[in-house]
Amino acid sequence: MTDEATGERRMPAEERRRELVAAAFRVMAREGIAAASTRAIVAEAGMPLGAFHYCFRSKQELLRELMTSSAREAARAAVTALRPGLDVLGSLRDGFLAYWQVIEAEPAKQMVLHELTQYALRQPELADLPRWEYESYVDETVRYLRAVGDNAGAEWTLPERVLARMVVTVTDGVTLGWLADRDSDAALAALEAFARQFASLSRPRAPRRGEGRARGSRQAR
Amino acid sequence: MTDEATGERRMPAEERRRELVAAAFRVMAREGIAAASTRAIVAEAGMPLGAFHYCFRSKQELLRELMTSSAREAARAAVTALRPGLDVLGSLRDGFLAYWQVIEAEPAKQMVLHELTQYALRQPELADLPRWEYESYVDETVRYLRAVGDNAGAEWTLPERVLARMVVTVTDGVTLGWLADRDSDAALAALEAFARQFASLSRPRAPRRGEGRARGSRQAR
DNA sequence: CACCGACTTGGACGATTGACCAGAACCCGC
DNA sequence: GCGGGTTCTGGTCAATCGTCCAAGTCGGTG
Repeated sequence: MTDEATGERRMPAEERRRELVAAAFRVMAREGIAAASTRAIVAEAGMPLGAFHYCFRSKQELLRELMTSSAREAARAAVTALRPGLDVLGSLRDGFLAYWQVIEAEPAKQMVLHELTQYALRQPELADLPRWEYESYVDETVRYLRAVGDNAGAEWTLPERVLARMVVTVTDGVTLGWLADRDSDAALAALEAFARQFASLSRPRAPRRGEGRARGSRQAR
Repeated sequence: MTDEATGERRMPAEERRRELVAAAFRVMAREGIAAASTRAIVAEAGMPLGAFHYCFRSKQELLRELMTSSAREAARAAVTALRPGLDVLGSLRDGFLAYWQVIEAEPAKQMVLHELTQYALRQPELADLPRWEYESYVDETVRYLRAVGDNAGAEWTLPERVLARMVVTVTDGVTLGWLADRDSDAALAALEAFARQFASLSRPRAPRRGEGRARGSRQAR
């Protein structure tokens, strides 16, 4: 029904590629990765069957493009802006909550990301993607944690990368669990507890030379 | 090649069912859930094609049986025996390490469990299984945490079920991350850090009436 | 207007899939 | 040795899949 009947007849192959990728993602979100046949994808995009292999050498070529673009977008969508002056616990709470709202609002998108990762792990030609995807999540989290520390005048008592991986571990794990049982209360309770735990891995930043006492930051309980 | 050429000709349908389930799991572990066609499964089991629908009404019937049995076995395999007198941190370390060894030794099994869960989430007739599976993992973890507390004379500062869900969250998350990038050092570092974090959520058990001072337990750093 | 390269299109092919079935083979109690 | 019920078997079917292709359409340049 979403058959995107934009009467657009002629368009450059590059744009058609983007539309097919978007249509593929919609089909997968609605019916799962297994249902995303070339025919289902072109139907969703409102294109004739032939359009597919005019734009892509193979279905795997589309899959690869879909995975990179959707992972990139997921990493971007999951982070939120920091509220200035908030302490570590408050910022972590904000961050987890923002992440959580994204997940709960569109669980189908998360399912697709997991399905794509699983699929890629089984395909030798795509096996490099999950590693890159996971690394990009950790990178993004490192940036976020650094910002949280700066924002609160605090520093972390564990190496940033170890901590970031732990945070990604928690978000992945909470998501997976919620997808299984849809228990939002339990998921939120876990996130709150983890936020406290992670906050306990920070301490007030050691004063640098030539710098006065650090300004205190608003404190959350 | 594992075609299980036990010359066994005639056998009761019930036993054949079990063998088909086992064969299906092997195929999935080796080549992924998508490759587990009825033909591939019977070939792995060394049976003729007709045997499949003689034992199972449909492929989904096998999938359901496969999922329940493998989840049951996974829950059993992941827990280890407690070393008596060990403190909370030590026991948690033991537990995580034992879990980790299972994962690292047979990643393919873990991948199949994830793929099965994903698949079930997409099939209305199987959608109840992930909830049950997850609950059984949490149950098992509750039992383990209780034993850890008893063993160390400690109690938890969070409701057992919340804590258990957090532990499952961590193990799931660590597994997922490691399947993506196969970085064993990072996974172990994260597990160690989480063990310390969880240990900090316990405290010496409050003395009950009519009981002397709690005996100290050997302490791990 | 003619021409060429880029774009469009639906049909067709060979492979694979889950499911079904008719009948052969077998075991056991009589 | 004679039924009768269980077990066994390979062929077959319709559906669906990814891919390819030949012929058609269009826009812009010389």
